[in-house]
Amino acid sequence: MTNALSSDRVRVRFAPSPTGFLHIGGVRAALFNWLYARQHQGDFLLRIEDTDQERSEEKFTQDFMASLRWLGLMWDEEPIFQGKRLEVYREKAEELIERGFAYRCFCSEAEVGVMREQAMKEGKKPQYNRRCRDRKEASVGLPFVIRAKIPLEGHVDFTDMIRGPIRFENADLDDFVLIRSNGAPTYNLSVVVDDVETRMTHILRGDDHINNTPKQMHLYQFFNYPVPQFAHLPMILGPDKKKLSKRDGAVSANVYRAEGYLPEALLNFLARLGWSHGDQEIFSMSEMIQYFSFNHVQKSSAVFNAEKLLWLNGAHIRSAKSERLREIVLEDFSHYFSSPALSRVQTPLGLHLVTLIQPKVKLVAELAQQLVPLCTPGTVEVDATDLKWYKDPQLKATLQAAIQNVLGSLSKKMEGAPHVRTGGDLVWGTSPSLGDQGMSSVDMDGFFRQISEQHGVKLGDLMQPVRLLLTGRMVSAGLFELLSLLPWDLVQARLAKIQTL
RNA sequence: GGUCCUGUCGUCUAGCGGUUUAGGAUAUCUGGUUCUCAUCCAGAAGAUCGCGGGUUCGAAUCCCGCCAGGAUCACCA
Repeated sequence: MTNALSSDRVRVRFAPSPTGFLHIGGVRAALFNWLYARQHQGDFLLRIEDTDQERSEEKFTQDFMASLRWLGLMWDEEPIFQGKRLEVYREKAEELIERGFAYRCFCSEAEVGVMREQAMKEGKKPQYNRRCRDRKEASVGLPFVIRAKIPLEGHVDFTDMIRGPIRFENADLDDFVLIRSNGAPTYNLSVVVDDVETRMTHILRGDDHINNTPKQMHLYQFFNYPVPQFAHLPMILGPDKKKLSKRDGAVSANVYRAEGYLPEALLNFLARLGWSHGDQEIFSMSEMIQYFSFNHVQKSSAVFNAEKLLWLNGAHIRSAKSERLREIVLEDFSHYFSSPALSRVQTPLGLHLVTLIQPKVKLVAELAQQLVPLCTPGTVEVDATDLKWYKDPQLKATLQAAIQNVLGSLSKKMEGAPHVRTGGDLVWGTSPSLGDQGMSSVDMDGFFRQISEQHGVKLGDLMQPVRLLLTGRMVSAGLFELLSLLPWDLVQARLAKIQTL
């Protein structure tokens, strides 16, 4: 079977069924389709397979679109909703009857069930016995389904772009239902009708559809449409090597967004899950488009490795533009901040803080968490129980003296600096900082080394309480940078709390 | 049960008959750098290439058989 479409412009689609949120497996199917389309300057379509009115929900369709948009996997034409095309499928099925490729079957569901059991008893595969296949008389008024008239002999062959040649015997195929007794189409019919109408050239989907392929190939031929190329992607497994499920934690794309994963990191990870380009691990979107090839897609299913995704996300965060990270914080993590803190994030100083935190985190959520105390007005809650000197009164006294010393020395540096205040609060970004007074982070480094030497304590022992006082946390961006950059009023107020510890 | 698919370190993978004492990544463990964390650097451990035959001077790579796992067999998609 040659493919007359191979010289045409590439057209592919992602066709989820809105019965749940967009999950990881769906994202990968969408990604591979999208990559293939972009690589060949083709078209990527979105089709919502909502023919099952019982289980389909509008909110899931909305979720698909929002997730795809977030991931940057945009579709090139208006989405197609199968639910709105029910009449088309019925007409196509009628056409197939007229042309001898389908027939009405008046057997009830119960009867067919009996046939299956019968076949099973005889050791055959459960199958409809084709009782109505050659029926001449029409049974007016009785409910019926429309079945495909699959050839009794012969076989269908196709070459999967990932798996190579595959053959199915027609004798193993059932005369499957095209139109249900309620007039609704089944999956195999609606898929093919739409793929024909939208002139798909390649079908890239999960390998759970391999067994549907021969059925659909017959339908393409019934409709006189050249059979597209197929590529069946391996499944993604959970850590238990079973199909990824809710039990494995985050399976839907929007959960990853909420946790602070970057779309390009998630996509990079999903692309590498089953596909490779030599030893390269980190890919930009344009590299993925450029290098993607079905020759290097794995045939076997892959276990979802959350640790590697986290590592990859850290790598992508490190190389991301800080402006963009800040926008993500503002858009997805604004609920972490009070409203004055939020407005501080939006200042140039806020952006500068992002650049300091950025290289140290693996999730945007962490970035936001570290940003909160730095942008929040006033002092922060301090819990000293984790500090080394918490149970060492002597060390504590030494460090308190050292920090007092720090405070005194730094105050002197700030003498003469202008004080800009509005309503009692400092003006973020214009209130003077030690940096403004010429004390760079390098100077700060030297200063603290001198202090620690002077008081006979290790630099680390001195800095950790400073960190806690300034940020309320045991982990933060570099202190020398922060101390030089943050408004002196804020630094002073927070370090002064040393006496209360 | 029938049909179809798959099988390389824990995990993701490279490998397409010889440069392989099977390479990289992640995770783990050592050590170093560092104000914390993250990064970075050096190193360790980890795979009888599912098993058994065969072809060949030579096989993870080709052929056959077996085993194991999965998908699917609906008026669900």
